[in-house]
Amino acid sequence: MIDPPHTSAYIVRMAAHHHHEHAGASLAQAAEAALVEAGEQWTDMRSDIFAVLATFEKPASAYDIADLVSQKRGKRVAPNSVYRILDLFVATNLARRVESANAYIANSHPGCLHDCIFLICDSCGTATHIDDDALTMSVRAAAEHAGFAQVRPVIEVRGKCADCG
Amino acid sequence: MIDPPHTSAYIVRMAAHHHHEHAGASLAQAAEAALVEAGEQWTDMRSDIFAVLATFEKPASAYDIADLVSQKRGKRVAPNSVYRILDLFVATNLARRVESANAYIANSHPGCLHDCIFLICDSCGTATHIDDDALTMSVRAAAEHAGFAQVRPVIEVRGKCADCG
DNA sequence: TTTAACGATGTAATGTTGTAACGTGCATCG
DNA sequence: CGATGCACGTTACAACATTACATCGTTAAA
Repeated sequence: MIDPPHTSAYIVRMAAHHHHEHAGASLAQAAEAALVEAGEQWTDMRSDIFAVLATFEKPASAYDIADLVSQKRGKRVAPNSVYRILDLFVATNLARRVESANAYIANSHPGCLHDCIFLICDSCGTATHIDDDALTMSVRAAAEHAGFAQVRPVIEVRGKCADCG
Repeated sequence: MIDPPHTSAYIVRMAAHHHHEHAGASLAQAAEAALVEAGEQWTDMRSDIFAVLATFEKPASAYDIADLVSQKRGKRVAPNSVYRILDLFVATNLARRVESANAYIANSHPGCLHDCIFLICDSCGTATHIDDDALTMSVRAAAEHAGFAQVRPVIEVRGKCADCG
């Protein structure tokens, strides 16, 4: 049922599955909407943290974010506070944690809930993501087959990106 | 080409692909052989660290290992030294790093080089692994399709294991 | 047989990532 | 008003990881 990634069926299926890829103000608005939708508040602090997170194209550590938000506000924001909000973002799908980098990345299509595959370049650190539901569903299925429940797949690929090749 | 995990074709393929799953002394021997094969030395320190690592059925942190090896030797072994050797083990495929746990696990079939899928229980912490080359190859292929080279897939699944269900 | 080189490990210090515990301010609602 | 709940602040600490340099033993060249 799953086509190898080099086949035309694969390409077609991938193309068929496209989201709104937000950026900038549009992304912030989408994030706000998603958070409110989840019954949470869109506060100044959360807005600032999301804004900073969204400026990164590499996964950002909580400390990176804390520093930049501190600058932006002219007042120290403790990592602690950043973690709290990042956890909220992850729980509400506004952001993802990149486990292999101990860092976070904004979800460019909040509100659209599904597993992501992250590609992280070992040279330049930039992360891109692939959506391939068939593949992620296979991973889920394999885990469930092994008796696991409430599964949360972590699928990341480290390597050299095209630019750094 | 890839069968969903619940089909008989899947089961057959998985069964067809079985390795020597070592344990205990047999595993230590296999590890030693693999390390020597890689042109590295099998020292007392490495032997002790591997032995300790192999006793865990949950991923073990470098500090966990440092503590136990320190006990075993009656002399403090610094985390530093443990990290050095764990890095070597990972490089030579004697052990794997579990990214989502910041911890390490012994490879139960060293010498057999391929991608693993780890299942880690959020409740009890135990980790099992699945070998599904078709799935991991698909992930690799997807990354390469996106222009990545020298790819190293990180495929882990967090969830509740059958015992903790 | 010195001595240079190398690999493995030791030691100390430090940097990075993550959590726990508790306090404060502020809005809402009875 | 006072009670409740939530967001955020503050401090301290725990856990994970790296860097720089020292020591020790074996091997290889002089």
